Parts: sequence; C-alpha cells; structure tokens
Amino acid sequence: MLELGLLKSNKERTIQGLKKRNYSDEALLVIDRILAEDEARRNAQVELDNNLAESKRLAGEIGGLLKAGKASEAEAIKATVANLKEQAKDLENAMKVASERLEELLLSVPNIPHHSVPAGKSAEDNEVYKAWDKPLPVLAPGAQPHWELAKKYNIFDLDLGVKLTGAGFPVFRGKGARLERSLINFFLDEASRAGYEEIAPPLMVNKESARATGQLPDKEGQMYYVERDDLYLIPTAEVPVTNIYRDVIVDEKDFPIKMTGYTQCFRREAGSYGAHVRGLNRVHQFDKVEIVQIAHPDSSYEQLEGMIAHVSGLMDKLELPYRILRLCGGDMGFTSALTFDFEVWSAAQERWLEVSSVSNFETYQSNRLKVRFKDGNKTRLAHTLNGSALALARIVAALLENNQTPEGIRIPKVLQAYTGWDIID
RNA sequence: GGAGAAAUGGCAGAGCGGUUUAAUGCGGCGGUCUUGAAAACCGUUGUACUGAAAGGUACCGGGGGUUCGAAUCCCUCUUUCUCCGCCA
Repeated sequence: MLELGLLKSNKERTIQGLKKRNYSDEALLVIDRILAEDEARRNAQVELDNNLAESKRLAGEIGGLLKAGKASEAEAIKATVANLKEQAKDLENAMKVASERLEELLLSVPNIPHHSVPAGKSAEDNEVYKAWDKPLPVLAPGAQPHWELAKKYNIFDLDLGVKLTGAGFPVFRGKGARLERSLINFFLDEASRAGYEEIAPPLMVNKESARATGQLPDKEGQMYYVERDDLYLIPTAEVPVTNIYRDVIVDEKDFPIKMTGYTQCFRREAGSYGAHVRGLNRVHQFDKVEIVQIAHPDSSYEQLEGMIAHVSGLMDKLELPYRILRLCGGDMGFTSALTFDFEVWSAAQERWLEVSSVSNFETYQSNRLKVRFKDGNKTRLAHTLNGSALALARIVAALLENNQTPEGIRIPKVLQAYTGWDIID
C-alpha cells in the first residue's frame, strides 16, 4: 500500500510514476480523491477527539460530585454527556467511513516505479539489462523438449499427477526427484553462504499475512484457499518469510536482514492452458528457494544489486545461458518499485523462460507489514526486497533440454556432489 | 474433539467500576561516582493518529455490549496452559 505521506509530500512524483504505469488522466483523478478522503478523515478525527476529551472531563466531574453527595448536580451533567455521546457516534462513523474509503483507494494504487524503470506497455518493452553474449547451445538433431525427455528417462510424470490430484501437479520420480532435491539443497547452501538465514516456514498463512505482503486483495484468485480453516496456501515463501517481521520495529544495526526459505509454492493460474504452458513451464505446485531482505532505505538498492549478483552466480554455476531484463512500467508487478527478471534459455523450446524475479518494494510492502526502524526519535518504514533463487520447475526444464546428449542428460559439475551421479540415462 | 484455567508495557508482575496521565521489579538508554568496569544513586524508557506548538485522542489478546465513567462487569472469537481423547 502506497505511503500516504509520500503521496502528500510529493504529488508530482506520484503522478509521473503512475504515468509510467500508463495511467490515463482520468485514472490519475484517484490521487485527488485520496487527498479529499484524507482531509475528511482528519477533520472528523479532530472533532471526535475534542468531543471525547470533553466527555472524559465531565465523567470525572460526575465522579467527584457523587462522592461529595451532590447527586442532583451529577444528574444534570449526565444529560450533557449523553448528548455529547450522540454526536460522538456520528463523528466516529464519519471517521470510519472516510478511513475505509481512503484505504480502499490507496490499495488500488500501485507502487511508484523507480526512476530507472523504462516506460512501456508490455513485456516487449522491457529493457535487456544484461544480455547473454556467448553463443546459445546448439542441440543435436532430434533434440526433445523437456516433457518428452521426462517420459524417455522417467524423470517426472504429469499424467500421474492428474490421477493423484489434477492438471499441473507433476510427480517427480527416480533421478528426477533426486535432481529436484539436489537443486533445492544447492540453492539453500548458496544462500546460506551468502549470509541469508535459512527459514522453514508454514505453507499456509492466514488473511493477515496474505494481506500484509499484498497478495490480498490483489491476487486473491491466484491462491488456493482452505475455507474451513480460513487459510491460504502460499504462492511463494515471500509471504510467510516476510511476515516474520510484520509489526516489528527493527534495530537499525540489524540491517540488512537477510532470510532464505525453501517452500513448495501453490498457484491456481486459473484459465491458462495451451501449448505455451506445457510440461513444467507453468504448474500449480512447484519448488522454489526465495531470498528476502529487509533493508535500510538508504542502502536497499545496493542490496538489490547484491541479490542480482547472487542469482547470476547461481545461473553461472549451473552453466545455464540466461539474460536479465529490467521490467518496464507496464510489465512490472503491482507492488514493486523496480524488478529484474532472470530468463533462462530453453534450447529445445527455443525461447526464454522466466526463472527469477528480483524486486525492491521500497516501503510499499512495509507500509502494510509495518516493518519499521528508529531513525533518531522518528519511526520510519524499512524497505523490503525479495527474489527467487531460484524457481525449480523451469530450471529443471532448461537443464534437461540444454544438457541433453545422445548418451543422456549431463548434470552440471556443481550439482554432482548433491546428485551423486553425472548423467541421467 | 471434551473439561477447566488464563491472556496487562521488552520481560516478570500488581490493579478487578471513578486522580491509572497502568504500581513495583528486571532489562534498555542517559548521567553522577570511578583510571576503567561493577555496585550504588539520579533521571529516562511503548505504538498510532491528530495538532504549527502546547497539547489532545485511541490502544491492557481481537470484536461487540452494559455504564455518566471499563484494564476491571457481560457476550463472542482467537490464542496459551493443565487434564482427557485422537494421532505422524
């Protein structure tokens, strides 16, 4: 949720930011509506506070009079207080209505893009931040996409997943299951080495948590929901891990807080079927290691650089061709101020697949989370950042496709210590 | 799932209808003393909104109610503890 103070102190910056997200002049009117509701709320509060202060004072007076045995005088004041109370009801209501409207409006406004975010409408306008400058792998004739390879080597089985659960729930088996576990361990070990504390969080969260990181109300339809217990299956470890610091005032010397977590991720991905989502390209359940940071506003972009370097290192070690995109205003997530996407080259499909998204949310998320720190005697919102390091399903897809040889699928050196073998055949 | 008890500031813990602007202790921070530290002593010590400021308002697990007045009484939900049941 956008910080109201930021919007008030720099309306022009907010307008320019929203224009980068392709807001029309008409849509920009939301800003004036926000300012109007804010004023209505403040006015109602000032009146209410005065009313309550007077009631409180009179109630004390009644106590004194009753003790002194002046019952009739006390009765007279009671009437006045009753009258004040009637008015208080209306004021309270006015304040509540204005607050709710204000919040609703604020929630409808996305984060203000960082100044480096390029203008643009769609994925095609994203800026290539770091291109792959070496040759892309050329596969031998007869090379297959990963879903064919999966059948050939019995690595994972989507049809079996349909039997057990439904479409989009792969069953990994044999060397495929081992490869999955190896990648998870490799990613976690790398993150630990880079100073991230390992967290093993719950896979279900309550409404409060989903709201605080911005999944609610924005992405409600994307999450699996357990109605009976009012819980959501997490779409990413970001949700439980970031929420560890919900309502926490962090000691400034603990910055940056770095956490990593492996979880399975659950996404409904309603309505997306077809050739472009075959195999592991898009599934309802997948494994992901996430890195999360809570940082001082002055150094959050430095930390973002560090996260990009970390993810780049993973790709290098896995010997996978990749590129980094700086997302344009039109393609960036609702809550992000700056996002870099990592895409891996899928040789058999001959296309780039998104495997990581690294973002700085500045105070957009922390405003909901209320992660703060003391700056002198002021309390300020911290910055939150997160990124995938990495998402498994598509990495597996790329690994299988790019490393296929007539003899079998070659395993990158760095993973061999985890798998215990160097080829899937 | 059943029965009982409880939830108060960073922690411990008093208060159980009217100067509570929440006692006291511990911890934290600042200071005195000291070569330094400890001890002792003094001061200070939440969050949010509002206001130019002084100040005001709200918050004693969450929500609702009774009352002129609620941390205190009532209802409800949640959580924790004890016992029973079930169980990887």
